[in-house]
Amino acid sequence: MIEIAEKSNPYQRITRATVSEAIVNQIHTLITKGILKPGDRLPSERELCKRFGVGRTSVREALKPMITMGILEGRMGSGTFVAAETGQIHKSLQWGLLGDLQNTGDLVETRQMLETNAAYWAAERASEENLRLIGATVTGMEINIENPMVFQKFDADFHFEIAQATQNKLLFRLINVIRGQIQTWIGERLAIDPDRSEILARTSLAQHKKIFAAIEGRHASAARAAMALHIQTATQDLAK
Amino acid sequence: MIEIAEKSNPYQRITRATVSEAIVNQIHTLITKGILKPGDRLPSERELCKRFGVGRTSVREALKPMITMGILEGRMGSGTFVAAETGQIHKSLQWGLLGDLQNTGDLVETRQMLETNAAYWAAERASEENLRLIGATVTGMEINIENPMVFQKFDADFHFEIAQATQNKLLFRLINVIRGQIQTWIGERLAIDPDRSEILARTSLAQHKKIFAAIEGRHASAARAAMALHIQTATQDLAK
DNA sequence: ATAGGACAGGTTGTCAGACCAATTTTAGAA
DNA sequence: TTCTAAAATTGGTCTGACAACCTGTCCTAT
Repeated sequence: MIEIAEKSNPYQRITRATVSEAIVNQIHTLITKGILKPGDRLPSERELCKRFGVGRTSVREALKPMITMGILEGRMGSGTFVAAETGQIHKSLQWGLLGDLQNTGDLVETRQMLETNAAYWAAERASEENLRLIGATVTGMEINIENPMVFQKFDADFHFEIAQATQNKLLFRLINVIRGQIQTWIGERLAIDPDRSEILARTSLAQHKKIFAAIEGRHASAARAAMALHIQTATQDLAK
Repeated sequence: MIEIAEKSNPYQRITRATVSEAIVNQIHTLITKGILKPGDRLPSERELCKRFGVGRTSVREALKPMITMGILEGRMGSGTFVAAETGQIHKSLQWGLLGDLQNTGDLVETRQMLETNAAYWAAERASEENLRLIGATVTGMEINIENPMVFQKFDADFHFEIAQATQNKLLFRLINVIRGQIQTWIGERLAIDPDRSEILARTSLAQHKKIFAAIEGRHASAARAAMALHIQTATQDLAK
């Protein structure tokens, strides 16, 4: 709809790049090119003022957005640092996706699609190391089957490792963001009825084993089917 | 991996909410609650200072991130406005997803998955209005088959309307973001060989018709298959 | 010798005031 | 009434100042 409007009015509002935007670009480039690595400390604001030849306001207005988006991390009294990659995606995507979006149905549905296909690609492309890590989480679940908290932790890791095994960074990020958003919901449901959680854990474990076996055996379609079944039953159980 | 580190070190960094963050929360809440609607103009910065009882710096450092994320839109000399919903998602997601990510393969692959499933759900859930809009884009393509620019525009709208017909806001957003990212790449490829583009357009149109027919007939699986085929051939043709 | 505290220097967070640049509004002239 | 130019308004930037906070150093007491 917007695009149609653009067609009838192809004239874009002209805006000269502001000073702060220019600074954002520079810093962002430094990060993507690897000159600034996660954990690195940026020069102090005053120092940046001198180097860029601008006022402190502009420097701060450049850093501030990158901080709220999770690209940088401001620590009062100590400096500004490049954030770990994990947090980066999470925050900025939360703003964009979670934003409003109170409909958990959309979340669950989308997650199901993403993870299902992730299992497929993981079966096709997982490295030996990937398989080992996935297997470790299954073992972890088996050992801690009577400890819901730890079990859930390995459960999360299981899906995490599968997403990584797809070798698709974008898919990996999407899954983690959405899963993170769903996690709180899962926690609430589990807390309601801790007795049932062990029963759920047993069926869950069996399904996880099936998925892992399919991935390990490189049976992509089987992995996809197993994952689809797993997520479907899991969400149904929780919904009750 | 990070999460394991957290388990062995459960101490979280403690950070008091800053003034600007508090302001961000308030404004963001006003927007999600619909008190501030897209296009609305915020009080001037000086006015906000008085109302919040804070300095202008804090107000600006609250507005600035929301502007760069596309939630607000600052127009010099006239005021700060709530941005149209379209732009919101795009910008903040671009920061999170596009961020680094130079691998177009991941983009194409993920897009294929998203759009394929979108066709499935669109067939199941499209309203009469959705069907009408999708049909209109097909007609548009047919009429402008000899005009590559316009054809491509209707092509994009076709996928746009299908995404909307899924009634899944999250999926809709994801598709649009990724598609927008891919669009430039498509444009480049088309520009290389304009003669071939009409041939491609004919096969493309045929496939679009097939997809639309499947959706209109509520044949979800058929729609999914047709869309998968379409995207596969389309990307293959472009890759040449 | 080591643990703990006081201190100094540096850093981010916030405030206030001023000026610039773009836009809108208003008042005056035709 | 219409057009034009000045004035008021608003976001963008600069400067200087102070508060809150972190880090390392040195110093003291145990």
